[in-house]
Amino acid sequence: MELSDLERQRLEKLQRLRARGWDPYPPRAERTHSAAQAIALYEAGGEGQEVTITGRLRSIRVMGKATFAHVEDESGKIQILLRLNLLGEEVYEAFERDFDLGDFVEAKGRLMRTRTGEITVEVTRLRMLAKALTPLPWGKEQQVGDRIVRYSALTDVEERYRQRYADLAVHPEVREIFRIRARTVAAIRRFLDERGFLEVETPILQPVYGGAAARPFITHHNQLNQDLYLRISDELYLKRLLVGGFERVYEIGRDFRNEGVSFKHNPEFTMLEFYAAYLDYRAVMDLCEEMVSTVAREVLGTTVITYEGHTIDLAPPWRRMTLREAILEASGIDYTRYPTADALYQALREAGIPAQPGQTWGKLIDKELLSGLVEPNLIQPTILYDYPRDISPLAKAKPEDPTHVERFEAFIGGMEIANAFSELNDPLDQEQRFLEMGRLYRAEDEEAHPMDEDYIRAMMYGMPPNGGFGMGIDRLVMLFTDRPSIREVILFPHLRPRDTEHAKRET
RNA sequence: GGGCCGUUAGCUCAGUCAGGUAGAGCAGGGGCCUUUUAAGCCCUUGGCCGCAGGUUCAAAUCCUGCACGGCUCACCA
Repeated sequence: MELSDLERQRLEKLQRLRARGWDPYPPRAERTHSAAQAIALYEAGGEGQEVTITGRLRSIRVMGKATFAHVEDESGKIQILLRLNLLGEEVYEAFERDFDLGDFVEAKGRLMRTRTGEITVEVTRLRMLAKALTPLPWGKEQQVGDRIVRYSALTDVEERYRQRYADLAVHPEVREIFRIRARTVAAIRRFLDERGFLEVETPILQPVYGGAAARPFITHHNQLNQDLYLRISDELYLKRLLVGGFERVYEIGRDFRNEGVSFKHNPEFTMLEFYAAYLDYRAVMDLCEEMVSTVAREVLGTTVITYEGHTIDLAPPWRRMTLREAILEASGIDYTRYPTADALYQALREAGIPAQPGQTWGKLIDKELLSGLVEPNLIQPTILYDYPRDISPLAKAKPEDPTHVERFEAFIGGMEIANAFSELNDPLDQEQRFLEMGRLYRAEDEEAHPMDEDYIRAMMYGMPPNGGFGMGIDRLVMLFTDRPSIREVILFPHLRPRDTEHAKRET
C-alpha cells in the first residue's frame, strides 16, 4: 500500500510509540463512562469523581505545559485537560509528539470544570487505544449559538459514499440517519408483530423471478449447473405461504433490480412486503396509513415531517382518489375513453404531452401519465386506487369493471412509497395473465416475464382471498430523514468501480 | 444512452472568462506558551492542476477524446 506523506509521518509516530514501550493497538480498553455519562455524572454532583473515557481525538490545543483536547465517542464529545505536572514528562511528551487527531485514546482522570465553564476530565493516565494512520478528513468546527459550523469537512459526495466509514466518522448527522433507519425497521416489525403477522424469510436466489416488472441479476450455482436469479420481489413466495396455512406473513429484505440508478433507485434496496388473508385492498389502505403514521410517531415523535421544504402530515386519513381521477385532474385526459394504445397515444400527442411511441396502453398510463405527470405532484400522502388490469398481472379484477383491478399505490413527497392489491387467487385467471403479459411484452423482452408454473400449482391448491402490500423502506427513510437521494440512506450505495483500468476492461 | 456542470495540496476552496514562475485557510513539521475551545504568535514541508492527445514560443487555463461524479432527460408493466 502506498502511503502519503501524512501517513508516513504517522507511521513514524507509531514506531516511536512502540520504541517508548507503548502498545499502539492494545487488546482491551477500560472505559467506565461514555462522554455523555461522564458529563451527566458531573452535573449530578460528581465533581472530582474519577472516570475513564475513550474515543477519538477530535481536537487538540497545545498551550505549552498544558493541553486541551476533545475526545469523541458515540455519545458525544468531552474535553480532556493534559497537564505536564500530572502526567509526567514522558507521557506528556509522547502525547505532544506522537498522538494525532483521529487516534482512539483512553483517558482516566477527575471530573472538573474549567475557567470557561466546560466540564473536563483532568487526565492522570493516558493510553493509546488505536493509532489512526490516515488522517480523517474533518475540519474544525465551531459552536455558533446552538448550531455547529464545520470548516472543510468532507463534502465530496463520491468520496463520502466510497469511504462511508470516513463519512460516518466525521459526520454525526450521517450516523443519525442510520439510527433512524434502524428504528424505522424495528417499529415496522413491532407494528406487524402486534397484529399477528409472522416474519418469514424466502429465497433470494430464485430459479424463476417474478412479482414485479424489472430485469433481474443472473447468477449461477456451480454444482447444480443451474442459472439462478436474485429476486426482484418477495411476492410469489410469500403468497405460497398463504396456501400453506399462514394467514398473515411479512418479510423485510433486499430485492435486486438490474436497472438504472437514480435519486430513488438503487440496484439493491430494502422492501417490506406483507400478505393478509381475508383482507381486501381497502383494508390494506387503512393498514398502510396506520402503519406509516404509527411508525413515524414512534421513530420521530410526530407525524408531521419536512421533506424537500414541504411540510407533510402523515396522519390518516390520507387523500384517496382513483387513478383515473388523478390523471384526469393532471392532464385533462380520461384514459378510459381511449381504450387502445394508438388512441391513447394520439390523445397524449393532442394534449401536448410528449410520449415515446410504440408503448403498450398500460405503459402509456403508468409511465407517461402517472409517473410523468401525476406522481411528482403527490406531495401530501395520497392513495391512488383502481389501476388498469393490463399493468397489474397479480391483482384481482374489480367485479363491476373487469378492465380495472383492486390495486392502489401510496405516494408521499412525490415518490411512490407503496404498492398493494387484492391479490389474484384464481389460478386459471393467473395463468391467463402470465400468458397475456408474455404476449404484450414479447416484442421488448421475451425473457422478462416468465411463467412461474410452481406458483400456479400452489394456487391450484386454493389460496384464501388476501390483501398484499409492498413498501420501499429506503424511500420511507428518505422521507423520515429529509434526504433527497436514496444513496444517503443506504450505508454502502452502488458505485462504479473507481479503478480506471478495471472500468476500461468492462467497456 | 443524451444534455448541462464539475474534477487544483490530506480536507475545504481561489486561480480558468482574457494562456506567461501554481495560491489561501485548516491539517502536517519546527519553535514559544500550564484554563484553551475554529486557541494565539513566529517559521515551514507538501501538487502528474482527473487521464491522454492537440493548438501554441508558452496550457491548470484554449480544443478533442476518455474516466469518474453530480444534476437532468430517456429507460426501468
